[in-house]
Amino acid sequence: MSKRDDILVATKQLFWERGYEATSPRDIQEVSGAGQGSFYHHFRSKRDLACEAISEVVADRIAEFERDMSGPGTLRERLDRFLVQPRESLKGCRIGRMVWDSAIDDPRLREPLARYFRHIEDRLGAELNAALERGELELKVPAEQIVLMVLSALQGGFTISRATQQRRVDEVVSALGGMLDVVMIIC
Amino acid sequence: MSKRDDILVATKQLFWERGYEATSPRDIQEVSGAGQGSFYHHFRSKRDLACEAISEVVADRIAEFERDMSGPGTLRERLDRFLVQPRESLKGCRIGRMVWDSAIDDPRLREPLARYFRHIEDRLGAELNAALERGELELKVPAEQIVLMVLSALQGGFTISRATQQRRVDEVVSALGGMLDVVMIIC
DNA sequence: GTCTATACCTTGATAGAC
DNA sequence: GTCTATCAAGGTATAGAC
Repeated sequence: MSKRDDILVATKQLFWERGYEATSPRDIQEVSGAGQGSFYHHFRSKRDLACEAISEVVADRIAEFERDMSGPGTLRERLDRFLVQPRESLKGCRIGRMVWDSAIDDPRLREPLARYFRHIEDRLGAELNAALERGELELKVPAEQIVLMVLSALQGGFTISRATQQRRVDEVVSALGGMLDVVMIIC
Repeated sequence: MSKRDDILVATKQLFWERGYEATSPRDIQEVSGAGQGSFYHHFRSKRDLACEAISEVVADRIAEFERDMSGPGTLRERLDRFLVQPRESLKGCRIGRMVWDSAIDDPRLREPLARYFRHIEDRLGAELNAALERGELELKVPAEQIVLMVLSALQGGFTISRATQQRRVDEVVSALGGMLDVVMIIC
């Protein structure tokens, strides 16, 4: 693996742990084992590196979501594969983690995050509507509202977990499951 | 109003807009109109000032919640007063806004935030259980799950709003309302 | 209590040798 | 491609006059 990759790996790790602002080029150099020279040879600036690192994380997370959703099983089973998974909830969602970083004002850094949320929302919404049309399920609330609740509850769960230093995301997923049992009836 | 108050007001405003890390003592001095001297005369350090400012914001928000919840009306109506209000959703929740700031590792800054979430959760849970016992409503999922969904969906709504730069919190509140209509039946 | 001047450290980035 | 040395700017805090 090249130094360039080492730098990207270290950046993604540190961004997950501390976010953009709290991660300095020197931190990245220490964790990756690369020096100043390598750092600025491969990346014009910290911002440029961040841009690439964030895009990679988003691509990874979208791929993982697609893997969960495109496997076998009913829609509910596939959704549960995405929802019920071991999460390091105190570190936060790798994507949502960075939303409140002030550097996110830069559209280059913000756009990948927006793309992530749009993707999950669009994709899950389409799955729900397709299942509805196939007569596989019945909904007591609009599909778009269900999708938005899933996304926002998950993200909020991470926020509450970090604030209280307790793994509340698992409870949020349970609560979400309980709600879905009521508003989403499998035919 | 004393310089001390001016500094606190400016700090609360800047923390809402930018969070702790991205706000420097100099920023606070400029916005408040106080100089270095006043700043370090009234507060030992930025951290100490933050501690006081955050505690004040939390106290304000808890008081506002209590005002909404202790007024007239059914439980649902009182909850809706808290949920359905004009929100500057792109700036974020004044409390949740700061959760991902790296300085929040310091328990002195984190504890007030945790207290806020615990308060809303305990208080809303108690209201639901009391109404249940009085036979005023019937729930299709446990009260604790409803409370956790309300809190987490709201917080997540702010995160998604900021990431996409769209006021999605209002939609989240609608979705939350739709869910509550299904799982929480007023007798 | 408030001001100005100053000190010290970290950050983000460049220069130039190898 | 990688290293070390260096730099300007800004963040946080102290000193001392008024």
